[in-house]
Amino acid sequence: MHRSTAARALNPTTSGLLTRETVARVVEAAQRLQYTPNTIARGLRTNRSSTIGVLIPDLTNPLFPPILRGVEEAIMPLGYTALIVNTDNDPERETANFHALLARQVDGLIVATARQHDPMLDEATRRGVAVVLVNRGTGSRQFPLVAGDDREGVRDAVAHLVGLGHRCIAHLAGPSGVSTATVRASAFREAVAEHGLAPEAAPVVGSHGYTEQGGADSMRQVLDRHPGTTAVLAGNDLIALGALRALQARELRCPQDVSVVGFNDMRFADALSPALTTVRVPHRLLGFEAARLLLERIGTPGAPAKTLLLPCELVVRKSTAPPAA
Amino acid sequence: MHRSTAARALNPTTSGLLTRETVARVVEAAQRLQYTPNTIARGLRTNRSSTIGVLIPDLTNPLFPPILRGVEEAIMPLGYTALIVNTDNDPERETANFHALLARQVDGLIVATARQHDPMLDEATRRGVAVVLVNRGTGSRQFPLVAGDDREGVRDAVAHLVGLGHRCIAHLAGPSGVSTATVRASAFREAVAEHGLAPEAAPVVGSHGYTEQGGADSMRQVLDRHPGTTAVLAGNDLIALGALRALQARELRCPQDVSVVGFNDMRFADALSPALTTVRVPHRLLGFEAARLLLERIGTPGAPAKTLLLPCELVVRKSTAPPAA
DNA sequence: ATGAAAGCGCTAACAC
DNA sequence: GTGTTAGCGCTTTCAT
Repeated sequence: MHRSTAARALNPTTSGLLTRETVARVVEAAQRLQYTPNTIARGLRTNRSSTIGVLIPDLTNPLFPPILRGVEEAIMPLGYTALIVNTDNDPERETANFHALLARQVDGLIVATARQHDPMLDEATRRGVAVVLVNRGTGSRQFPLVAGDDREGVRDAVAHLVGLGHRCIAHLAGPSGVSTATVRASAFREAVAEHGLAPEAAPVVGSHGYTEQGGADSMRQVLDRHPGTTAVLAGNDLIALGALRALQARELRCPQDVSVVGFNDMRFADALSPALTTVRVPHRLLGFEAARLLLERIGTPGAPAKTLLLPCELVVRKSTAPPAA
Repeated sequence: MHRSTAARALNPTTSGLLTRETVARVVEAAQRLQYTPNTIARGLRTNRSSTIGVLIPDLTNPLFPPILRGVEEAIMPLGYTALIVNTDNDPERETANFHALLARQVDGLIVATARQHDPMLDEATRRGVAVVLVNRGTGSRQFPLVAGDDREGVRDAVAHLVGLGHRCIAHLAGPSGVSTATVRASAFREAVAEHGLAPEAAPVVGSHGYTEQGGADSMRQVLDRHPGTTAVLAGNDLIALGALRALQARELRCPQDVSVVGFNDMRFADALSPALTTVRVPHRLLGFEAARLLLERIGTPGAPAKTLLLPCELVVRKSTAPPAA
């Protein structure tokens, strides 16, 4: 019995070439000896690692774990494993991690950290690594992207607020350089204009990051510079949470004094005080579809870069109400 | 110029053997050609993958992301990468993932999914893979473990409740088979006994999992079977959150009608309604120390299995108050 | 239906 | 100080 025969027996696509009996014998022996094929050695030979890299900006943001779940669900049945790295929104960590992934010969990359101008992605292209973007896009349409339909979500949120009677609504935008921040802000401007609000009655202030701290800072800024504001649309739920805290610190009540709408419907959004009205994005599905697109792209590298926008849904809870009379 | 010379130049430990000039030339060329050494091939040769596997039971539990951060902080400077897998508390996924990690020749395993009787860990031992347990331990002292000092945390929590005047305190324990659940429950029984509470005044009810659902179920059970209960100590914060929701559903107020104490001080514990009194566990440090222990163990496989218990701290917020008169 | 042999990219031991 | 050689564990021709 030769090693190559054994290898054939263990590989489903080649085991057909062998005697039923040989295959059985090999499989039995493999089990008995607890043989596990060395993925590393196989990868060296086949030039495929059966590993994909996933770049996450902040794993403590509850938006991302469900995305990862979706990714795993899609890839595990195909024998792939995900190499997950946390960049902490730090470009240096991002580059270091990116190169660590390349050195490990990942077959492709799912990138949730894309910035609008992103040299890392250019390098990935040059090296011929398949890339799919998730949640955040980039300036160009060069890469497939799976994201929530932010424009639709923002439109629904603004319609809800206007329907409640708000006429002075601020947007607590995300950090600059990130596509979701840009898209949501632009959708906000469009939506308020459609409802006939003047730009002065619908200020947009940027946050330093998609964080509580960022949200608290920009909420304070709105309170100071636009005292007539009765409602805010936050760039995401973490920003909304920061806004809630800033309001509380100023002894302003939500929703009686100021209504707050979040974005994403992250886990715990319904457990905050007050329960957060927010735009639900199908997190798990985002990851799942991104992974499927990636596997597709690994299979046929030439294919055109699809953009997949998944529908969002406004979830009304307790943080929004009509403005005080 | 030979490949091995190039390899030597790129390797910091061997580059000293070469001419300054040769090294410079190689480094320049490597940069120009964007050469990245193939970690896979190196691993095949050296029998080390510079990769460690991390088994997480539930990434959507905010306890775990900070642990991962700690792990990354410890390993990244040494050139290691973490292969993170989510088992979702599903033994089948766990086994599958475990074997995927072994097949990828991980140098060691950080296990946050340990059950008290865990055949997977036996297999790891048999295969000679270094293992360090984090947060959850196992029956034997066979493996190094880094965890919070649960006994101390429980003792502080019970003292706090008794100090407030509670005389009928229930424990919403975690799922059976998991060490943290067992340890916390046993510490609870000890602590209430020390304060002179009769066992009937301090019931322990198990939850199906460390989840909101599990917590809501066991809270309801306490309400039904032990109506005199004025305070509960939850096995973790997710259970506490479930308890909060069950109370709300029954129109019971927290803390006026029932006080609730959580465990872990997960992210958002302070943003719940009411802000949760809980036992803070140093999550990041847990991961960091576990990773350091693992690297140590990879270096010197024979070393005895240390158990590292990190101090916890009770954080008093708004979910606890004296019982109604 | 199976065996033989080559080679993936790298490194360590041994020459020189 | 640098070149030579062999081989890590696997897959894949090619030959039988």
